Amino acid sequence: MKKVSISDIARKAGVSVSTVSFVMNDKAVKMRISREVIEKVENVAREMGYRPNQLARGLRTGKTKTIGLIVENISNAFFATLAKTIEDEAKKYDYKVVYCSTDNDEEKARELINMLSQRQVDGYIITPTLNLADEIRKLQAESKPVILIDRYFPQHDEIPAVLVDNFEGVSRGTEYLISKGYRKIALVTIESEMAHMKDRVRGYCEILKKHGIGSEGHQVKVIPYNSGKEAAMQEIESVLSGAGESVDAVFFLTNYLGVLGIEVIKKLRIKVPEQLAVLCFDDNDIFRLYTPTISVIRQPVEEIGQKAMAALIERLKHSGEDVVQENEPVQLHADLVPRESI
Amino acid sequence: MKKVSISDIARKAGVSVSTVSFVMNDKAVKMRISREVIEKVENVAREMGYRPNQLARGLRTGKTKTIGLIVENISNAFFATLAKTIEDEAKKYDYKVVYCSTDNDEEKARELINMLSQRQVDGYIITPTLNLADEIRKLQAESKPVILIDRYFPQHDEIPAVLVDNFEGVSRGTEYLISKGYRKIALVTIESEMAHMKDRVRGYCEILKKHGIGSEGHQVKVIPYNSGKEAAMQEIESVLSGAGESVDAVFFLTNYLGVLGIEVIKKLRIKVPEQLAVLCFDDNDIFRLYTPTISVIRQPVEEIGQKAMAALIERLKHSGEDVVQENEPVQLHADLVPRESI
DNA sequence: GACATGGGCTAAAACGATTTAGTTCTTATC
DNA sequence: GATAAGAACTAAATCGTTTTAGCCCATGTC
Repeated sequence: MKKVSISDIARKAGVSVSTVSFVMNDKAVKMRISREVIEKVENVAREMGYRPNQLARGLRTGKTKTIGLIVENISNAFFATLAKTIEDEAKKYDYKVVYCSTDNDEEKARELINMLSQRQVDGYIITPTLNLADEIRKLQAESKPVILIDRYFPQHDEIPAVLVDNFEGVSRGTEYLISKGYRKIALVTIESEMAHMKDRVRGYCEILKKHGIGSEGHQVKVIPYNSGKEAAMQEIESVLSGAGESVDAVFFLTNYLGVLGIEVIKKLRIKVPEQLAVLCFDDNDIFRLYTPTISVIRQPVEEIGQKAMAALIERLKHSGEDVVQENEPVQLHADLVPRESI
Repeated sequence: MKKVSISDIARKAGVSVSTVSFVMNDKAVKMRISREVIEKVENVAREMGYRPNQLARGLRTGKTKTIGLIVENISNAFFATLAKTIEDEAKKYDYKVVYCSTDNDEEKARELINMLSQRQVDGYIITPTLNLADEIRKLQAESKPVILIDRYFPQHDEIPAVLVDNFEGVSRGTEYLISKGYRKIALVTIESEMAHMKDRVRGYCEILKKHGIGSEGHQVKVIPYNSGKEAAMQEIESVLSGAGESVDAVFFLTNYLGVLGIEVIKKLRIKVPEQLAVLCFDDNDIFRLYTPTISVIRQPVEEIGQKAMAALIERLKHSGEDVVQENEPVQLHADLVPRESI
C-alpha cells in the first residue's frame, strides 16, 4: 500500500489538487473555498490517513522547519541537557531539531555541516571545533542563520555566540580555593586551541598571579585530546599522587575530566577534602552523589539553550535579509556551587 | 547568494542537467560520458561548491537514506549509548539517524511517528510505548521496516523486536541475592503495563516462590510514572527506611530508580551492604563510582543496537517486497556484574 | 550506398507539494 | 442589457533531482 498523496485525495473528493492544498494549509477561507468542499476534503484526507510529504513541501517552499544542532558529544550530560532544552524551545516555534556529534573532530564537523546543508535545514546551532569559521561563513553566505554555543571565535564577531563567561567562572573558582586557604592548586585541562578553554586557563593563571602564587603552587596538566580513558587517568594520577604534598587542591576544567579524576581519587584512596580539595567546571549527577559531594562551577545550561534558540529564531524570522550583524558574544554567568569537597 | 543547483552547473559547464547528474552519481561511465566532460563537470561542481539537495533527491527516488530512532529519553545513559551505537552502525551503511524521545508518552510517540513518516524516513527503530502497535502496523502497511528495541508487544509477533531477556536477567539477580543469604528483598519498580517490565517483576516473583519466600520477604514498591523526583524519592524512602529490619536487600528495576535510590540511601545514611544489599537493573557510571560500588544486571547495550540495526538493514535491502515475516523477539542475555554492594 | 551498431550526449517526465494567475459562473449596478 | 465585481474553484509552473527514451553522428559491414 503506497502512501496517499494530495492528488489521491483530490481524485477521491472530486476536486483539484490546489483546492486540497488550500484546505490542508488552512488557506481555504482566504481562497474562498465553500464550507461543504472544505468538509469533504477534510473527511477524505482523514479517512485516507493523509500525511503531507515534507520533502515535497520543503522543496517547493525552501523551508524545512528544521534546525540543525551540532554538539561535541550528545551522550555527555552537558550537551544532552542542552539538546533537550533546545528541542523543547524549538517546538514552541514549531521547529524540529536534528542533532549530531562532532567528537571534536574538525573533519567530522565539516561533514556534518555538509550533511545538514544538503538536508536544507533552516538554521544552525553549533558547538564549533577549531578552524570551522570558514565553513560557517559559507552558511552565512547562503543566508542561513548560525548561532555558536559553548565556544566562539574571538576573531570573528560576525558569527554570534552564546556561552558562559569562562574566564570569570574559573577566576571565581580559583579565588574560592584560595580563600579557603589552598595554595598548591593543580589545574587539569584538556588540550585545546580554542578560545573558551584558553579563557578558562587564563582565569586560573591570573588569579594565582594576583595572589602572588608562583611556580611552587602553579601546576597545569594538559591531557592530550585523544588519549584513551586509561592514558588520561594515568596522567591525572601523576598529578594527584602528590596529594597532601606537592598539591593541596585540584581544579578540573571539564566535566569529563572531573569524572575521571573522581575515579583516580577513588583508586588512590585520597581523602577529600583533607588531603585534597576538589573543584570541577561544569556539574554532573555524579558530583552530587559522590561521597563527599564535589563542588563545581555550574553553567546555566538551560539559559544557554534558551538564549541561543531565541537568537536563532530572531534571525530565522528576518531570513533572506542577509544582514550580517556584528555581535559581542552573549556571555552568561557561571555560579559556584560549594559542596563538601572543599 | 543562493545555493547552487545542478542546473547552475550544467549552464556553466555547457552541458545538460542529465549529464551533470550522471557525473555526480558516478554513473558517468555507464552512461558513456567522455573523460573530458566528466572532468569539466567535476571541476565546475567543486568550484561552485555544489551540494546536492537531498529533499529533491529523496522526492525523486523515494529514499532518504535516513532512519528514525525513537527512544524513551535520549538524555538517559542507556538510550544515549544505544543511540550512539545505532548511529555508528548506520553510518557503515551510509544511513543517517534522526532521533527523538517519547518521554514514555503515548500521544507524543504517535506524533513522532507521524513526523518521521512525513519526513519520509526509510525505516524505524522504536522503543514503543503502550498502545503503539496499531500505529506501527500502519508503517508496516506502507512497507516501511520497523524494529522494536528494549520492549515488545507479546501479542504482535509480526513486529520484530530486539531486547534483553528481562525475565532471565531479574531471575538471575534475585537468585544471586538469595544465594548471598538475603531473605527480605524489596523490589522497586516503575508503573508500567508493558510486557518487558512485567517480565522483570515476574522474574523476581518466581524466584522468591521457588525458594519458598512468602509475604514476609516479598515486597514490591511501584512508583507511579509521573511522580516527580521528590515524590519518587519519598516512595523509595518509605521502603528503605526499613533497612536492617523489614528489608535486607533492594533490587531497583531501572537505572533511573537506582540513581534515586542511591540518593535516598545517602540521605538516610544507610550502610551498604551491612544494613542493605543493593542491586540495580541496567548499569550507569554512578554505580561504578559510588562508594560502595553498586552491583548491577548489565544489558548488552552495544549488542542490542547492533542486532537491531542489522535486522533493519536486512529489511531495508528487501524493501518493497512487503513480506510480513513472523519473528520471535531476539532476546539477549543480561549479565550480573557483582560489586561491593552485595 | 543502405543499414546496423554503438558512442556521447540531451529532452522531458516524474516525484508531491505550493502558489500565481486564470476561468467560469452568478449576482449586482447603472 | 452590457459591464463590473465577486465567489468558487482550477491549470499549470515551479522547486532540484533522477532516469528513461531517444537523438545525432561516426564507423563498420555487406
